[in-house]
Amino acid sequence: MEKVEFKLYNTLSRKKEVFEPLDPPRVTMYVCGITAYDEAHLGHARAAVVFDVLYRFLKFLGYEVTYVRNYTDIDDKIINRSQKEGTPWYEIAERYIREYQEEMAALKVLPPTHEPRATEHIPEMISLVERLIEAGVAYESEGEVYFAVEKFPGYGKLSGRRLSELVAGARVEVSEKKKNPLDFALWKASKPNEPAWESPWGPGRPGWHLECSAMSIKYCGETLDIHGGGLDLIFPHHENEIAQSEAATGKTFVRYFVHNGLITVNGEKMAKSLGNYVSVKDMLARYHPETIRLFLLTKHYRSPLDYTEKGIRDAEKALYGLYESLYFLKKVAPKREGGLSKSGEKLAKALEEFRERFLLALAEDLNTAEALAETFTLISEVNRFLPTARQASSEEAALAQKVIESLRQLTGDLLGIGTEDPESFIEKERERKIQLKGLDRELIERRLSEREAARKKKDFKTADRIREELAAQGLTLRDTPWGTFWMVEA
RNA sequence: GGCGGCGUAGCCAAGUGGUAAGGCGACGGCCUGCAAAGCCGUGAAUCCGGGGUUCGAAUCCCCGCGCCGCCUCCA
Repeated sequence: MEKVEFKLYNTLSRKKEVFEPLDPPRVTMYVCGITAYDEAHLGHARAAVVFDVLYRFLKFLGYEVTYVRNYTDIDDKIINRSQKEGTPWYEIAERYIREYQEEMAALKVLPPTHEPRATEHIPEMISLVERLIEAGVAYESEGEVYFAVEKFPGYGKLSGRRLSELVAGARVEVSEKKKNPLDFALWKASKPNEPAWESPWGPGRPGWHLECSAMSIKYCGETLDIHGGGLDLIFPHHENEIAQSEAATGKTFVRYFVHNGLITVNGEKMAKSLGNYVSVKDMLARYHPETIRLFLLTKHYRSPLDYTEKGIRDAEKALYGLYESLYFLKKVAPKREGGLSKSGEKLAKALEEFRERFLLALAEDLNTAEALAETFTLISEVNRFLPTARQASSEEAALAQKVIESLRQLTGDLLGIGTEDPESFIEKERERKIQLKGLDRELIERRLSEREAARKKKDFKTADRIREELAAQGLTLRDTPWGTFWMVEA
């Protein structure tokens, strides 16, 4: 493809910038993953899906992407849970990492190139701490090591904070061991009965911020092209990562910081602590993965996204519409030789525009909402074309194939939406809804064929009665030239 | 209090200087045995309010109002 100028919003500059990797065609991207202490919720899914789209788009643009997403497998919350459950910390972490991986796979999130865990990189972290102590920006205090925030001049550059203001309004925990309340732990001494690793400062475990610096440097090098995560990580997590990494290497740590907006519920942030979250597991049980992706991607990634049942159902209907058009488009077969009809010509033109606009939308700071809008614009043109396509010419049938191919390549491969075979998608969704509603598949099929027989005999009274009966169970029927099409509504 | 963001039709949501994409819904029509879906049409005198800049602003600037996030672990 021709060169597309990709613009990405950089939190460091608070502007959209043209994306140019340090060492093309290589791109390094590190995204903060989860702390494995509990089930994932929709907010985690949003982050994963957003960066999944970024990953897919970068690859589409021809870059060779090293994509790292870490797991925090040791921290206070994991230890708490472990003590509460009487389960070893590593089993807790293992359980939730595996769950997360399964759920993300179900959501069609591509696996990153590396998924490192904190506890597998203790030596790297220890040597990073040593470097920081040597550099004079970290100090030991009673078996713990802290980063001295005032020793790093750039502190606050990402989050737009000034040290003086932070100190003034500091509500951070006051520890006797810290020289400055804002200093943060690089290495924590462990209490008795807590997991511990040997270190030059005694038994302990790494601080949270440290792992990302150590692992990103290991897998991506000392300067990352892209570092991502949720908006809520800007301060202090990413700020601290910059301080640690740049103080140690003397190099720019990250060239583009990318942050996704949070999910809200009734306008409030979705969070474990607020108890207002909906788990990914729950969502996957009720909705098709692509419904969830569509819901997540209809809003620009940097804006807050309010979770509502209606929002999800709207997404589901839109997705069904997409697949139904695909379903009929796939049935277009050449019935005669010849060129394009008028509606064929319009579709051909719409297809060209679609390809161009879709890519421009993604190139403009990953505007997935607009990319989806372009998809649905094309779908409308497909629907206008479909009635005349029943007697399709050879050229029209070829065009139908090209449309399918483009949708697969763009909406499918880049957004992860519309990737399934329409027939099996529809079948799977019928089955899912039947299960959810506890309906009787066999009975439905029988009633459908009884209705078909009645219609053949022009016994419309019986046919309509059956339709009403099925409608009462949530089924909508549609009589088409290819037979009766039915769906269970949300 | 500091830093950042948001406010666009009934709902959701793009658009960030040239006269309002798309989804869901509503209404009328076509199609249909009737429906459904689809298509066609209707629907924001106008983008929270008020000033300003400009030939021209939803888009830029200023002042308000309202909502949210971060400042503590958090995607």
